[in-house]
Amino acid sequence: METTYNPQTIEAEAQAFWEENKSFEVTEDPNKPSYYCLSMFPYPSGRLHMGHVRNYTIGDVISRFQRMQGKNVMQPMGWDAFGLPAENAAIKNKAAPAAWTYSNIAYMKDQLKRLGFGYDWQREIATCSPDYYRWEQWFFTQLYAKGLVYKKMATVNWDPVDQTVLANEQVIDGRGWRSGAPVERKEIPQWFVKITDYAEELLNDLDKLEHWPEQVKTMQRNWIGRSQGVELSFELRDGNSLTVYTTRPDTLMGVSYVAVAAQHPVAKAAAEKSAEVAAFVEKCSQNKKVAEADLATMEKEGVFTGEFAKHPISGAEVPVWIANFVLMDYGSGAVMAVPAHDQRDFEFAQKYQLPIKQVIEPGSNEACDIHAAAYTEYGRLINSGQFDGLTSEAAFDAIAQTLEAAGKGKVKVNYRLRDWGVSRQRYWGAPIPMINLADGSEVPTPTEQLPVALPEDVTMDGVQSPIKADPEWRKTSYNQQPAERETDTFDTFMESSWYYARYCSPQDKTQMLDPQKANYWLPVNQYVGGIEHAILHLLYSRFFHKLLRDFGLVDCDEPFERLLCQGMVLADCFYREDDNGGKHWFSPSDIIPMYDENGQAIGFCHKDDQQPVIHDGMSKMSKSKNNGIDPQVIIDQYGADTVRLFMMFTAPPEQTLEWSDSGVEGAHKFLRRLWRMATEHLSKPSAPTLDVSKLNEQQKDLRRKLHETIAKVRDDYDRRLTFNTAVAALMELTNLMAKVDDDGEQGRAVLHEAITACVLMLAPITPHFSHKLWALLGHAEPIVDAPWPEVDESALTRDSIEMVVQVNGKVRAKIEVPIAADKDEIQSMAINNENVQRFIEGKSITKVIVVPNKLVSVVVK
RNA sequence: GCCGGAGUGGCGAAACUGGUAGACGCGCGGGAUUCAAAAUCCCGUUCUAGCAAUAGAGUGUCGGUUCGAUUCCGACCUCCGGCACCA
Repeated sequence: METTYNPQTIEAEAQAFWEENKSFEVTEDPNKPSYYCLSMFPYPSGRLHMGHVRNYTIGDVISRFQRMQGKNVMQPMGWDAFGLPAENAAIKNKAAPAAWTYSNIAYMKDQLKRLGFGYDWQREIATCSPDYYRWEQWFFTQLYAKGLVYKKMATVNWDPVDQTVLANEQVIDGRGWRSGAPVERKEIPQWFVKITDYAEELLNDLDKLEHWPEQVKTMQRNWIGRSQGVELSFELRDGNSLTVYTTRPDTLMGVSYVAVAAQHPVAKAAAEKSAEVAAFVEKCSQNKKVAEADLATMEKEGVFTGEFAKHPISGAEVPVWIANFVLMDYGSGAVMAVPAHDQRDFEFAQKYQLPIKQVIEPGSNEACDIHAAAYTEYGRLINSGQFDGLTSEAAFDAIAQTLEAAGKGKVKVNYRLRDWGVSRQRYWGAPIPMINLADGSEVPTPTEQLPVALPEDVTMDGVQSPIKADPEWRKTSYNQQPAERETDTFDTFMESSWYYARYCSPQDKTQMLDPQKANYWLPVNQYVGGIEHAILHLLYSRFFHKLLRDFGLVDCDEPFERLLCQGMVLADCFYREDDNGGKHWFSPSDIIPMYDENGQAIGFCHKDDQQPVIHDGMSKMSKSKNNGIDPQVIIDQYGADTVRLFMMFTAPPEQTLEWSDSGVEGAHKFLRRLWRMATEHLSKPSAPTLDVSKLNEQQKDLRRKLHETIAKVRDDYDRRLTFNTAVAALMELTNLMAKVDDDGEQGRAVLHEAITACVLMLAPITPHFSHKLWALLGHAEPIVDAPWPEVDESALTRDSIEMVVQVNGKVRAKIEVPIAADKDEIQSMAINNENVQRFIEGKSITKVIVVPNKLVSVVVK
């Protein structure tokens, strides 16, 4: 019998077994409940990182556990293969993005196999394959036909030197990352999908998602941002009018100016009359990022247009300003400003000496100094003429009615959510299937011409997309007339918004989805991925799913029934300062801790020169801090099971996980210990059938612990998804197993039962380890086909229970209470306890609270 | 700036519905085994006082509700995720 645990051998053996027996290939089986477990597919960046390992281990643990519960489990894997990094790598390596991507996929697929994940590789998808994106293109043409997509001008980051559009990520301190030129805002025509048509449903259906984390639902609700307000217009002197939307019509009588975006027609007209205004408009278009965070934190600036707008109720004229914080893409591009009751308007008014008129006063006696800060709460109206005395709520309706009657406004529901811009001016993406005609109009690419294939054998010059640079590729015809293909590609969120559905019929050559198969598997029962996707990816997928449903391709309303967002993987960062004050970062694998004479850690040094380095805490594994730990190195050293166990044990899945070498060592030690325990047990004479009546107290205790553990671990895997506490429970059980008297036959029988159950319960986390021990324990069927162990209720009984006694909220004693004792008996046992007496002596008992099976709380005075 | 989280021993964490704060693991200390080491096993380990029994303090900070608060409420501090073209 092999008594040392040798992960390299048993892992290769188990993986070969699964491959040969196609252990994870599944088909629709109407006789079994389906279970679709999905982990977010990776971008094929080159190598797996620890974040992937964590994500996929969680998904694999859930999949394997559900299979043990008798479910028909599908767990697919694929590649989110389009995107910016491939283009950057292509420029750097002078290779085609496609070739780079495919070689990364091959490498990473091998890594996934070496981690033992139970994927059905028959269903593998790469989004850069024409077999995949042709359906996305087809679907886009269908959306076009239904009026769900449209073209409009939208702002991008423009690099004036490279003559190219930059992603937000490529803009560093307002400059293009390659050229270093100040980035400009530029308006170009782009395609949009009408996600706002579904805003109400996307919002309401969040309530159906019972098994989604509350925080993710809250973030999505706020992102959609439904508000009820009033849309109203201010008339200009030239007869045109400015439309604004406000959620606070109750403050309307306090408007002291109106602000418009720099791109607004009113701003443009004013710029023609005034050099000062023109200069400001020009300034707004330069040196600007489009990210909302930058707009929100920048210095608020503005200029007076010289134009005035007529207040819709009072008729008074208020000045029209151009402000850099008003967005043209958002709403009407104009806002009304009430400095007394909006903090941003207040600051702007102070800066430019605009009037501040209070029209709301606090309902109570609350102090309110309108010249120190805006009062933004609801209250009672003042200085508002006919509306004086109304509450904010009543004034909302009264003012809305007045406006409506005058034809100057109406109540309107508004959403913060904006339509989804899907055009990208990049090469490595799915071409948008539109044809631009000579007359400036466009038509969708006819279905029989799909896919519009992206050429893969290209060279990247770092400036222009190869398909934009190639006049031949653009050339096409429509109705025998020469025409040009659209050269923009789709946002990669398009591909990741429906891949989960394509996994159900990945090779279908005739349709986007096979509705029968899709409806067997969908919705995804469990989706696992990073919290960073809480809004965009998950919202777009939910939207896409509703589109698929409305085209009759799927039946359900939501794509993901249950969601788990795992935390990031962090590692220590170490550096030394060089002569120029720059930081040189060292890989944690080259650093060793230093200890003082008492063994207390006092710092760290580099293993080569033994000189100290500075520890900069822990942060997300990244290239810039050189603190990535390569999973491959750890797998080679300890085996996949150890890495998987470490990841599951060290932190609950939603929390950040801090990498620790000694933690990995600890996980490995546990497996070695259990392996030795099992193999030593197997080297002894085989155990007889268990006879519960012959067990001693210690053996009964072990059985009780075992069956409690089976119930607890099942609950942890299933309901709670807290794998760390499941492992802790198994460790506790193992500690007790090590102590049990197994000299006699019944001792060996109890231990045999415990070892068998332990191997089963660990199987989702350490599948190779369990696969091998299961076979050694004498089972002919592989452990992947074994069911979850049953709880023996009779093993759970006990005679007495420990209860805590508190006096005035402090624990004063612990008492052993017979299981049959009633409330009065428990109470008198508690009060008569010697230590409890010390604290109640000479005082009177005012109250006694008995919480069954837990505690007795005595209150004295 | 806005939206959403998190903060508990020397460290990772546990405490699931308001009921024993620190399970489990790491580290550390002591011991056993060994010619020696590695590996392994046993005991101890929140802080303070005490030989001990036990007592006092303690879950980012300040305050509140409660017989009882890591858990609920209010204010604040620090760190992290997202902010629509990174994926």
